[in-house]
Formats: sequence, C-alpha cells, structure tokens
Amino acid sequence: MRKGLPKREEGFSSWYTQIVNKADLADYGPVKGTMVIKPYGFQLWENIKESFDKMIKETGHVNAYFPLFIPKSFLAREAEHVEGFAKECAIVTHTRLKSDEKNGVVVDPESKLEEELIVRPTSETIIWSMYKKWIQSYRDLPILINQWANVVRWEMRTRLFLRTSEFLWQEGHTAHATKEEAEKETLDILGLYQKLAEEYLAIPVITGIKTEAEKFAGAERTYCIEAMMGDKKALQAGTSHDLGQNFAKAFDVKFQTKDNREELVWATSWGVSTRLVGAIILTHGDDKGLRLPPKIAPIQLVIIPIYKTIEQEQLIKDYIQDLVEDWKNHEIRVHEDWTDNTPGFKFNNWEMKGVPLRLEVGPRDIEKNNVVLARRDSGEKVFLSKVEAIKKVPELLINIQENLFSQALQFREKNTHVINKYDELKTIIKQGGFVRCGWDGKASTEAKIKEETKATIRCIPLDEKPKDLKCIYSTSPAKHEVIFAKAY
RNA sequence: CGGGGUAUAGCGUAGUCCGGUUAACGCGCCUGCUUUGGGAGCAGGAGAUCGGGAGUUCGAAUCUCUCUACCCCGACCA
Repeated sequence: MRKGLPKREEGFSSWYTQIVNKADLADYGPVKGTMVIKPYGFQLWENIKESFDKMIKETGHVNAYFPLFIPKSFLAREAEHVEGFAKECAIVTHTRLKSDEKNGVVVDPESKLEEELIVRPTSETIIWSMYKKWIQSYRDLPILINQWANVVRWEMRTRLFLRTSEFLWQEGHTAHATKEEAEKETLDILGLYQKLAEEYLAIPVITGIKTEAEKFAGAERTYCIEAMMGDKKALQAGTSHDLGQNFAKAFDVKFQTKDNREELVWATSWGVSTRLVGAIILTHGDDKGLRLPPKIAPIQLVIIPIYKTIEQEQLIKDYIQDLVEDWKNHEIRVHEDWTDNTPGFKFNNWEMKGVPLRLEVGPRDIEKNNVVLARRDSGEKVFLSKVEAIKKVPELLINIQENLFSQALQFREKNTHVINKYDELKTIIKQGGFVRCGWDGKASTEAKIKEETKATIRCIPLDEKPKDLKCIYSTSPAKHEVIFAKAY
C-alpha cells in the first residue's frame, strides 16, 4: 500500500515536489518563487550548516555579517559581474508607503531613493568595498571571512530548495597577498565541499573546473562539485571561485608589500546553499520517500510504541526508558512517537521523513525481552535483545551512512559513460547519464553540443587525462577531458 | 518577456457551455465509541460572502467588461 507519493519512474519531478511537501520540509511562500522552510527541513539545514561551519572554523575562517542592501552603482563596478546578475536583481526604489482611499496602500512617490538599492544576489561588491577600508599592508592579509546569509536572485522558474528567489547559503570571501595563496584557498575550500558532500551528505561528487561559458560572473576560474541525481541529471552542489584581482581592481583594493611595493589584492569567493537539501532528496530518496544520511538527520532513531491499553502504554514507557537514556547520552537523536495514529500510519510517515532507524516495541517484544529494529536504507528488520540494541544502534547508523554513499556512488558509476563518438553522446544524454569524453576547448563546440543535445559541460574534472583523446564533436585533438550532462 | 491555462471550504475537484430553491464530492479537521505489529471502522459535526470590482437580469459560481494572482510550456539560472 502506497498513499500519495508517485513512483520515481512515473514522474521524477512531481515525486520530488511531493516529498518536500509530505516530509514536511518546506512550503510555498506567498510571493512567487519563495519558500518557507518548515522546522523539520530547517533542522536538516542547520545540521548541514553546523557541520560545515565547524570545518571552516578549523581551517582559520571566521564568520561576519554584511548588509542585505547594496548600492546599485557597486554592482556595475565589475563588468562581467553586473552582466551575470543584472537580469535577476530585486531593486529597492522607495522607502515609504502611504494610505490611499482608492487602493488602500500605495508607494509614496516622495520617498524615492536618490540611489536605488540592490538586494544582494551575492556579496562580492559590498564586501570588497569594505575590504578597501580594511586592507593597507601585507600585515592585514589574509582575510578569511565567511557569512551565513540569505540572497535574492529573481529567477524565472523556481523549484523548492533547488532554485528559489531567495535562498540561504554561506559565502566565503577571502583576500590574499599572492596569486598562489588565493588559488590554494580556492582548492582547499573545494576539498572541504567534497568532504561535506561525501562524508556528511553521503553524496559522491566530481571535483572539477568550469569552462569559460559556465564560470561565475567575475571569476578567473570557477571550481565546482557536481553530483548525479536519481534521474541521472547533474546538480552543481557547490562552487569555489578564484577571483584573481578583478574585484580588487574594481574596488581599488591595494596593499603594501614587505619590500614597500604597492599591489592589488587577490580574492576568492565560495558558496553552498540550501540547494544541498534538494541534492539529498534527489540523491537518496526512494519510492517510500526521503532517506536521510544519519550524520545530518534531524532524528536518527524513531521509536514506535505499539499498545492497546493504558497499562500497556505505561509498560512500554518503563521498558524503553533506559534504552532512550543510553542513546541520548551517546548523542543519538531519538524521537518517541506517542501520537494516537496507528502503527502502520507511523511507519509510513517516518519512512517518508527519511529517519534512518526505527524501533518498534509492543507487548510481544516485552514478553521476549526484545525490540524490533528496522533500517530505512534497506528496509531490513531485525529482532534483538535490549542489550544488543543499545550496542547495535550506533553501529547501524555508521553503516547506513556508508551504505547510502556507496549506493549513490554505484549509481553514478553505472550511469557514467566514457565514450568517443558523438552519436553515443546523443543517445546517452537522451537516456540520462554522464558522458566523459574529449573536448577541443572551443566555446563554439560547447555551444553546438548544448544546442543539439541540451547537455552542458558540467566540468573539466581535476583528474582529467586529455592526452591522446579526441574531441567528441570535432574529432580534433582534445584540449580537455570533460563531463557532459543535462543539468538542473 | 512570448504562447497557453486556471481561480469554488485547509487541500484536491464537480457544477459554468445552456442563469433558477439550502453550492456538491473526496481528503483533511473536530466529537464519541470500537480499533492499534504496515497508511483503521462506524456515527455525528464544524468549515465557502464561488479571486476583487463593475455591469446585464425578477434572479449570477454560471453571461459581459475590467483588474489581480497563480500554474504550465519556452528564453535565463546556485
């Protein structure tokens, strides 16, 4: 029996939307493209956030907060940057409303701003305007600042978590004395993103570099982590940019070197967003709903008591008390479901919400001094004693974390094809999957393939081996080995 | 911005073409009893100025005009 949720093959898109809804992750906001992140979904985000926050602090970064509003003129300082974001900015033009007999409330025309404000789509410009004030000497470098914030990008088509008009993210903005140091920072962060995705979210990623056409507006080089979703499409899960001296030039940020020379500062910026929540759903979800990696699951173990009478209810409460206490002492996130829904309802409900482990306890188990433990990833159910259960739960959580990762990795490997014929590329892209092949490095080739197949170069993987390869389109010697796929 | 569509209870819909009593159904919600090891059953109940405004008419969810919002397809995108 399955209620509501369509199977993934029946319609991946509506499957996704319904999981978000039925697992209580988020709801649509009243303004087009906006999203309310509900408590369960927000806890998930908070767990991701805490994991990554710890990583960046351990590597010497600090958090700060910069304003939401950016003077319009700031955005224009860096030519490529404004080009990239101009079409998706929310603009503040007035500061007051006034009541109006006909229309209720209207904008007060007298409150028009001298200079309009942009609601940040990203914070490079405002941050570099501040860095100009803060940097004079090589002694002021490096600056390793991160901020957790919301940004607004007025997208045409939105999808919960994957693309919303407003989203939450972290954006790191660092300033360095040398090109080498900035490049190292960019790659170090890419490493952290890979670690976050693979070790915490159980999502295997390909690390690589974006082509000219796909790179961040204003960057010299954009590195990224790319993941394969359950429908074999690619999702960009995080980006780390080497900004060169572009923003230093735009905001005139110079420093004096040890030997008294004046030089422009080198910059990086990097971000991951609430899109990661979407990536988790799309990577691990199945026909029963969400499957959450234990490390970031808001609830790791849910207890379903099964009883008919008040006496039995009390009996179960007493029976599981020491178990729960023990797990809580070991920092396992346990939830007991004492609502008056039927057990069957609860099983389905918590499976929808992706809780990694479920414990069932009823009179039958108490009689035999047992409990029933069921894992969400495999559906496997085991009967064990209380003592065994105490030991087994932490082990299983580790096991589930690993299993989700290896399942996703296997899926990606199975659907990644190393080929050298353009016809094959067309077929594979149509069916879904990653194509790994040679590319002559020409933007025109990239554009042609995109036009003909809708596939884009997701990245040039860091472990590319372009030697002896030929371009899949032009058959001339390949400049790079690349990953082609359809993207979200 | 181009093309198409929708608006009726918390959600999903029927009714609109061809105007006519108290606006119907499913889910959800509330109350009670019986249930509870894979989405419980029965009984009772609450909940809608039919997106806003104007018009036609004895009479409008239904016809006309107008405004607004949202959805789908395209171009654009973390």
